[in-house]
Amino acid sequence: MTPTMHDVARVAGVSIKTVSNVINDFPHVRPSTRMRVLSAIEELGYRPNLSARGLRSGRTGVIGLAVPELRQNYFAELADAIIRAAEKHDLGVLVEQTSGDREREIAAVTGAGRLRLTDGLLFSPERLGQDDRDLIQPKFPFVLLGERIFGGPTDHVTMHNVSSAQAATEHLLEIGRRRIAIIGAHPDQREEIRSADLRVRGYKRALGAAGIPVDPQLIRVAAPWHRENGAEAMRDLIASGVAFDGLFALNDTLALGALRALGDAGVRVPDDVAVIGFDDIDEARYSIPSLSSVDPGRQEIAETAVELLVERINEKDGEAIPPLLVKSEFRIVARESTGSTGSS
Amino acid sequence: MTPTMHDVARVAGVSIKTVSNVINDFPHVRPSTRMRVLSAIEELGYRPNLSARGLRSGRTGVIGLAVPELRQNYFAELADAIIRAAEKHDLGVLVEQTSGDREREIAAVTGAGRLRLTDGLLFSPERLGQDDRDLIQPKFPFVLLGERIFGGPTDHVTMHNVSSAQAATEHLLEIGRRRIAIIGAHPDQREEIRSADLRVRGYKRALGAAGIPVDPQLIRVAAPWHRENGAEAMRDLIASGVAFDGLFALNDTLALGALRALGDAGVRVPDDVAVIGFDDIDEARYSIPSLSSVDPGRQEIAETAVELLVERINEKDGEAIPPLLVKSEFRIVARESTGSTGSS
DNA sequence: CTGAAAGCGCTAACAT
DNA sequence: ATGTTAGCGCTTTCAG
Repeated sequence: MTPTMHDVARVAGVSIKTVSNVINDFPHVRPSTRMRVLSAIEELGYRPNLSARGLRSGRTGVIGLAVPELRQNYFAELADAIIRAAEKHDLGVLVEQTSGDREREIAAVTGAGRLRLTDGLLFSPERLGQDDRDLIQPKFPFVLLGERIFGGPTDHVTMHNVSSAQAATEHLLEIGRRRIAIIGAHPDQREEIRSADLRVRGYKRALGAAGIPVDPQLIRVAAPWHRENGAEAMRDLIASGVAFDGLFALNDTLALGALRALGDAGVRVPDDVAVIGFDDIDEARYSIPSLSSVDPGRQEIAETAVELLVERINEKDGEAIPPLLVKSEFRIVARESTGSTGSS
Repeated sequence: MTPTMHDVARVAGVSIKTVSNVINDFPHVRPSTRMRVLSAIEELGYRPNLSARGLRSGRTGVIGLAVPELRQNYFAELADAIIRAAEKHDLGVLVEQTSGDREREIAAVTGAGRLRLTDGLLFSPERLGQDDRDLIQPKFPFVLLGERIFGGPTDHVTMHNVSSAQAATEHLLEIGRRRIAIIGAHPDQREEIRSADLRVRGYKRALGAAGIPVDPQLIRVAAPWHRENGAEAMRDLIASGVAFDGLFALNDTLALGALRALGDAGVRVPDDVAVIGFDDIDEARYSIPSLSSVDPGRQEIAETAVELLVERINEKDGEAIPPLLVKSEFRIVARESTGSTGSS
């Protein structure tokens, strides 16, 4: 069978405690003893049993990440960044997909599901929203991601949705566009706290500051934020005959779909319509034309989220710090779809 | 502290064994007893400690997945499918990224790294190749993915690279193309066993069968298979002045980059050049024009791989089955880039 | 600096 | 049908 510490101890001629000391880099071990233990470990091919360690220490060295779907580009890139960030802290990442399903999202927060073998959870909800805030009462280290829910009792890492959307709109204004359409508004009209609404708000704010009236006809619904819906919304907009010379798509995937519909309709980008998306996913750089976008600071989001989670994991029971809300820095990335000739 | 089975047993007025029986759905428990235990569990908010269970049973209920990078579309979609497949078997998935780094890939196979808390590993190497076959001697349940290594001592799930590439080329031949370029050949010339070489072989086979000589000028190197490299290879090809009316890009990402370069050069697709990619990633459906591709059977790969791994995990020591090699079914998906008007 | 021994929470013989 | 009990492999007091 697989060797245990006892085997190592026997081979090295020391006690099990000494083996433990060596493995955990405890200070007081005589170099010669350490060497003997190390070579015994080598000889036997010993590997610590992490279940046993986890049982004893209460830590597994694994954190959970719950996202809607990895096949959505944004989440794949987020997961990529989070796994890298976790690695720096020597943590593994168990990825769970909720498929944007309400029940599964609830299971994730309540610690049911598969994520019990973890020391904490990074959770990016898609379906749960402000009304479900009270559900978020996790009894374990937890960091909330995204903008579906605000004001909960946990740490929260998100982006500057309003001001970055405002900046995106201003970017279109700066290149002389005045009839700026938006694609991706939420079907139901009441303003909630979710990416769509926040970004629409930033759009309106930019128009307001420029003294341009908001034309409701230019605000188009699209959900979910997939390519087909972006394309469809754009086809509708074109068919409606409403004039427009700029487009702010609420994410890159919608923008890519819209680009497709614009191309089909013979509308030139950026000449006839300048387009900017949101998220700055990899493919934005390589679409035809390349897509201007808002980089929401994904890297920073990932690193911050993992750091916060690690702090919560390490926190002693008494010294609870009040929940933190962190917003990452954003950046407008100008590419061909808004007239920038350079590549970026 | 978090409640244990003992607490549940005390509250329910039964022994710990009975609690265990209830939790594990053992047959012989009186309904009334079961009810009492269940309500005690509810009342205390008891959750089994998976570390303890893992220590006792030797199983963690988690499998590892080692891929180069999630931000590469193909792997994100693969991981998505694998997580779904694992779920059906009630398994969690711990995702590790090797970044296509040799050392890290070795660490993954040898069971170092973060994947020790797992019951087995699905491994998709990028850097390790045929020469490293001897390194693949894992001492734990293991399933190899992809085509970097063949003939190892483990189960292996892969695709029909040669025949599907042949079919892709034939698809171009069928629509009348005769000067078919290929993008994505490997920089070093010797034929190894890796996707690039296998797919080039299928291409040559198709040309041979059609009685068309292979023109080395039409076989273009590109590595790694990223958009920029596809675009660059296409720019080179166009600049070289070599005539061509068809393109087989060895994956979709290269194809998308090539599409971009073709567009920039004013070459019409599919009129001047028909293009087919490989992988059938989501975005192939939404590029302009939509991209024909080879669906390698990703779903099937994921499900098969997980099933094989589960079998290896459950296998008794004595009854070892010889390693299996499984190849998924592929399918040509014709879209606009090869003249298909319908959407698919 | 090293050893002995307790016990983390659970499962599975074995007993009743 | 239910209870008792012995570890799984490790960390960690506590002694020496």
